[in-house]
Amino acid sequence: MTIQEKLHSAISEALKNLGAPDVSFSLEHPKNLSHGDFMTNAVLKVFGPVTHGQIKTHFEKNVTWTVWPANLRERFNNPKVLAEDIKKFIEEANISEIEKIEIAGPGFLNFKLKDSFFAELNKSIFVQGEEFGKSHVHAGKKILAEHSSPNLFKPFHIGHMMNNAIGESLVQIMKFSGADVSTMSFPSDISLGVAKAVFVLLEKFGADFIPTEISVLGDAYVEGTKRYDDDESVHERVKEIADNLYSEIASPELSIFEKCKTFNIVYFESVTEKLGSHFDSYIYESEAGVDGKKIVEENTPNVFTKSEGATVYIPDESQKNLNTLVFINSQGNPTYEAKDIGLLDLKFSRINPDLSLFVTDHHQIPHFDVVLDAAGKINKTWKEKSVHIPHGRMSFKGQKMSSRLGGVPLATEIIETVADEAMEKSEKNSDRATAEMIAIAAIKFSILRTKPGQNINFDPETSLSFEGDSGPYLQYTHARISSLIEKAATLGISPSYKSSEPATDLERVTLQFSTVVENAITEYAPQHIVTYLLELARTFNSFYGANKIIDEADTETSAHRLAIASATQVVLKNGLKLLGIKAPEKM
RNA sequence: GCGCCCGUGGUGAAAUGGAUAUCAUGACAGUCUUCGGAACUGUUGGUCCAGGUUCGAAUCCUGGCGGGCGCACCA
Repeated sequence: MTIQEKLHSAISEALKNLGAPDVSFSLEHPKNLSHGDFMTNAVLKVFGPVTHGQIKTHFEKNVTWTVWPANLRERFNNPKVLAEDIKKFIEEANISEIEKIEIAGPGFLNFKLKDSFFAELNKSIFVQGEEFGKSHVHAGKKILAEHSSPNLFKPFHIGHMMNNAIGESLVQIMKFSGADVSTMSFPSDISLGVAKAVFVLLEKFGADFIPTEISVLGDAYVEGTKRYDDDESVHERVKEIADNLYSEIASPELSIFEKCKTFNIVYFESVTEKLGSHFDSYIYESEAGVDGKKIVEENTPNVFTKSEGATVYIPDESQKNLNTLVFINSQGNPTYEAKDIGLLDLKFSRINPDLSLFVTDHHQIPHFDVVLDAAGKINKTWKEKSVHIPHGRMSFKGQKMSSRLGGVPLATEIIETVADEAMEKSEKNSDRATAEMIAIAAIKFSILRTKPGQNINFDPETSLSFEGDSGPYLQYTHARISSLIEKAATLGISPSYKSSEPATDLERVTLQFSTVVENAITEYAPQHIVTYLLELARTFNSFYGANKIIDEADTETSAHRLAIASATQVVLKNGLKLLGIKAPEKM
């Protein structure tokens, strides 16, 4: 039983024994360490519904009042009295880890744990190592996570980078939930836009075109869009290309298309690998389109409706926030909506996850609200097990990014630019690989520190910092501890926790890691990990500043402090992994 | 018009309905004959407005004000 579970059940028992109404209460770490290691609002949760000797019962919207037994009135009318009673009850339960219980503020109960508990915690951090902080929230479940879905003719740009940072972090967080996690990407392979690009490539280079640079494809995409808009005479040919691609009819365009598709997947994997992602499988938009169209047709007219030659979904009138959307257009082609229905079907038939996460731009919220509403009518589990994680947009120096318009910073360019700065900053003459690792940390950090859904104005001059709250700061702290360990080793000092020492703030912070991980899991919230790691690093650096950790003159104290520092490093490393950020030994 | 999202120190962000709103940056003042200064310590300054619900509101509800976005065959 964990200490959390022990405290929680002790509080429950106390409430039950005192005759309190059944309420749900929180057990959390106080923001301020001086308040203790845990706090509960149980007293106030009871006091809330009990006022002036009466119990207020919220049933639906009617509030009913019941007279509380007279002999208990005093207890429940005064939070301090109730708090005293609960405190006494828990003290009598003699939970060995508790040092003291205090009543504070309007009626909070604060728990402080004994030093001996932290000696045990230190030991268990080393025993568990990479597993420390792991949760069981989704133990035994299968989770599918789809993110970083590229358009195969557009280079991986800063927007994809944002999607990837959030998606990859969620993948790592879900892996820490005890679930079996499978990753997937959903590349856009065929579309009218792609046909426009193929048109340009065919015209410029002919059927023998061999792709060697992603920029050539990206330029063709941009140029194709422009040509199509400016010159109506090419429309017919572009549509013919699109048809040949969709139907896989042997032609010069199909040959070019297939070469480009293969080239792009290799490119995509090289970029995402650099960013630390791996994809177990792909579902292409073209296959989802075929499948989705079939399903929509099978469910017309019971779910979908024919309207003006198209097949549309009309949501119930009560749901005013949902729009009517076209699923199959009047030419008989599946739209993005039908493709997403097909995607759902393929995901659940191939992987059959208990939970299916997908990460997209938040502009697609209205789209997915409708798609999931329709999907729920075809197959309830599709809707129930799907969770949409929307993220904001990144603007670059104030300008909104759209790769269709060109001039968009590419992921690789940004990494290079930031890595250059990291090289300059480095004192230890980092190699290029380390500089890139730091650059990626800085970029990912700036994305993950905010709630997904918020827009980020990305300006390398100001948003990318190597100091203060930043990815490199966390990495630096990790590397700093590595140096300490190395120094200790040369002096023959190995970590050894001295039980007689009072627990430090730093150790009290490491205790909080598992709670933070659980919150991050249940809320799909990488920013909780970021906030926590900053606090951990800051607390460590204060500790470092205030104490000489490795001191030849006092090997016993050194060994003790080394044990604390090493445990901190384990937590820091595990936390960084949850963000998809690497923890360097040197930088 | 209908609907969705957002509004926190000068700037960028955090905060399952909880205590004195957290952190960075900026500015100012310090620490160090460095265990890696990408560090540490201190000062400064903030919840858009008005009501409401609650023991308790940045958070929930109503109405304003301000910003972003979507509303049929693009993705």
